[in-house]
Amino acid sequence: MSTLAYALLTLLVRGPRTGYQLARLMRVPIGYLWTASHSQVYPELARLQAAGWVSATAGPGPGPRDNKTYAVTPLGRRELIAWFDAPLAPRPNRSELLLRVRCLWLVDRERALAFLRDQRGAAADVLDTYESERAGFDARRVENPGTPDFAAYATLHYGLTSQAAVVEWFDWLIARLEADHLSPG
Amino acid sequence: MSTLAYALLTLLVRGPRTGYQLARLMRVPIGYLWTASHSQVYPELARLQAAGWVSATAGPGPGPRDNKTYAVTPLGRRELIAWFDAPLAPRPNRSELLLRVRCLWLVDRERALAFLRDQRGAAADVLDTYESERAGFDARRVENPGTPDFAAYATLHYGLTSQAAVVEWFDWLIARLEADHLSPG
DNA sequence: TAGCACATGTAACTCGTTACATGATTTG
DNA sequence: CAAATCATGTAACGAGTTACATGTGCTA
Repeated sequence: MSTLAYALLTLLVRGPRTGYQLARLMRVPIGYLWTASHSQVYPELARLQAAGWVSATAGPGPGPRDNKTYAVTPLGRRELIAWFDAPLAPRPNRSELLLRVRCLWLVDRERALAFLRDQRGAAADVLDTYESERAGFDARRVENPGTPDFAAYATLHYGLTSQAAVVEWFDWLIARLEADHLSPG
Repeated sequence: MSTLAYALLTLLVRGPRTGYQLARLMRVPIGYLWTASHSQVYPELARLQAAGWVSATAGPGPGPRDNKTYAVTPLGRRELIAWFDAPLAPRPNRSELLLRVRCLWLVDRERALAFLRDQRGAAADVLDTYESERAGFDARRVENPGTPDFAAYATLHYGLTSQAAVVEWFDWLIARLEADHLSPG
């Protein structure tokens, strides 16, 4: 099964959802970890149903088609738990930002600094949104590591830690370029 | 043009290379930032040549086909520099690891800890390879921010900073799970 | 009345991986 | 003599994005 299948199961294991709800949840909050558009979600749900990992019940919807509510089957739940600690293949890193940084030497210092300050600001904005999201977590709800709330909090904590490191790196790089301006006499 | 095209130009702008050399460089060292297999590289070089961004000279090769040496044209160089600070579209995050962490609550504590300690070790190993690569950089060669060596060093520094944050996050999470074992009486 | 949220699907396309294909030279 | 490296390509497939397609009910 594809990673998308497991992403959908992580949502469904907390309770039945319609395809539309799952597609929306794949943007927020799962979008921070794994994204998928509705055009990917609907066929994947059909595959999961064919494999017997989820069941679906159809009812009249507002539009021309029925709406379908999906629920994880016992088999689907077992497969999700088996996936948790199955061997994890490393994904190749892809950062267009770092690729551009490798071209720093081709442009003059002011232009490089303008770009880096801009990107630093964007990275700091992302960090701010993570921090305001952390404020939304009730401290008591994330006390117990055996809860879904704690698991969600742990991924947010990852975002906070790594994004803070990115901002820190921008500051290091910008400071290096600024220092270059003063000293090379 | 695709990001791959610019990845190839960042390599070619430092001097002419054959398709084979470029395919190898796309694994190491560019593989840390952007990967591509040779089956992607050869067609992309043909596209770049058709667009007039690179030129190619063919010579007899060891195998059944000629080998071709590519070089950036003045147009290609201008396009690469224009790309440097063009608007940068954010790429969606995809982390199967974090997706799995969201399922922490479905497995028992010991199983979760075993998985996390294993992944923590893998992350620490990556950090170690980055650190030994930093040791390979001559301090004087990366003094001047206007050099290709400094640009490469800056991307390595990114890897070090962010990977250290990841290891730190693992330690936080593992400590939280271990504390859960002692206190909830 | 225009746009958005609800609700579900298909089609065309791009990007990337894996496998297929050929063949010389060097190294263990 | 087997395997890796050099050297260049094509084909098939899977994953993901964007656009196409349809139609209701609510809100500004």
